[in-house]
Amino acid sequence: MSLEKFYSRPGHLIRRLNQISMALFFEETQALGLTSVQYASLNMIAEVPGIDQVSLSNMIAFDKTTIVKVLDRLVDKQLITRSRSETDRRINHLNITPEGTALLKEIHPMLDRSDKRILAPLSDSDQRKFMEMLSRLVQVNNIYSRAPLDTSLQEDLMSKTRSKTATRSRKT
Amino acid sequence: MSLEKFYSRPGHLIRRLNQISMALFFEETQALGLTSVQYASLNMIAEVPGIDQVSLSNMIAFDKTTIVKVLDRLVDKQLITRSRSETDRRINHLNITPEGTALLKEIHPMLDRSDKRILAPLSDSDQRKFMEMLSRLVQVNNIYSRAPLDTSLQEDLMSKTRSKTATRSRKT
DNA sequence: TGCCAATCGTTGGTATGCTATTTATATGAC
DNA sequence: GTCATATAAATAGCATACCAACGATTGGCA
Repeated sequence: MSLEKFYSRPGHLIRRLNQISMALFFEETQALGLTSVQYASLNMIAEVPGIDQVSLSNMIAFDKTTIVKVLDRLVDKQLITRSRSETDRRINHLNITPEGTALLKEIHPMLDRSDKRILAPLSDSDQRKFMEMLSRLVQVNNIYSRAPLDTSLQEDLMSKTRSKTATRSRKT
Repeated sequence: MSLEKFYSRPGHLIRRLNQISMALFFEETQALGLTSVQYASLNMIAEVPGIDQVSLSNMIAFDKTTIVKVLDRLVDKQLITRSRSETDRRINHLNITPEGTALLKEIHPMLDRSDKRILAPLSDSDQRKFMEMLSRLVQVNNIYSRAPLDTSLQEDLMSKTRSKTATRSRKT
């Protein structure tokens, strides 16, 4: 019967799991008043000090226009600074403030709890299996996403964290 | 290294998979001009003719306030009708139009293709395993969601499709 | 029966997420 | 050196998503 069909479609279940994941994020971190996009941005800016907005959105797989207002709010909250580059006046350099660093330190154990809770219904070995399959689905399907993660940037930084501002361009 | 930690968190991967799932939905169905929420609503209204807005949002696990504008658009597109109940003046009865029914018929094979594509990176047996684990995570964690799916409504309708307007209330 | 708590739909507010376009700046081919 | 091309950021517009609060209405029960 079609109701069962609807409830068992991947799209529906994936949306629900994301909804649950967001709810757990907010439940665990509510004291800090950050949204999950704000966290992702803040975390990446901490990893790559001085990163520009386009690179940032490629690294965390968000649309660059979405990021603009997110960064406005992080600046308002004094968690990051945004400053025009001297050498290339098109670019904003993003940097984390001491308050931002402190907040990151606080939020990580909360996320560990949230991660644990969402996977708790599965056995340990199933948790591993699920995460492997999830990673594979995301990696292989990455190109279909409208804001795909830029793996060249990702790998650049994973291998050598100290590249000033990795500027590899994606696109087919 | 923390970049790897970030990319391997369940929250990040689940968000990415949802992002990909939405992109595939739009790619496959773009000719029809429906969003995924609009589809979910339309489909449920077809399943339960005369359903009210709160029951609808419980059945598809969306916040009731999100649904208001979604329904406005479906009415604008002449895919559904919204009419005040005679017996209880607080309630809007939602019904699908012939155009809505025709559109649903068209969209289902597109969704089948989209479902196939997103799971394609896994072997057949892994696809089954993944869907099982995904269902389990969603079912057990349902209560954490901010707009939880009302399983009493769900079961009422799954067992006996012909209940007029199931009005069971959720809440712990 | 009268009233009060609960319910339904809506509105206002905040924050994403995406497409398309605009503005400012930089760069490469000539 | 000039100009077409490319790129970074911002803006406009549309469509979710969620919470809190409100007005109209209803049903339960003292």
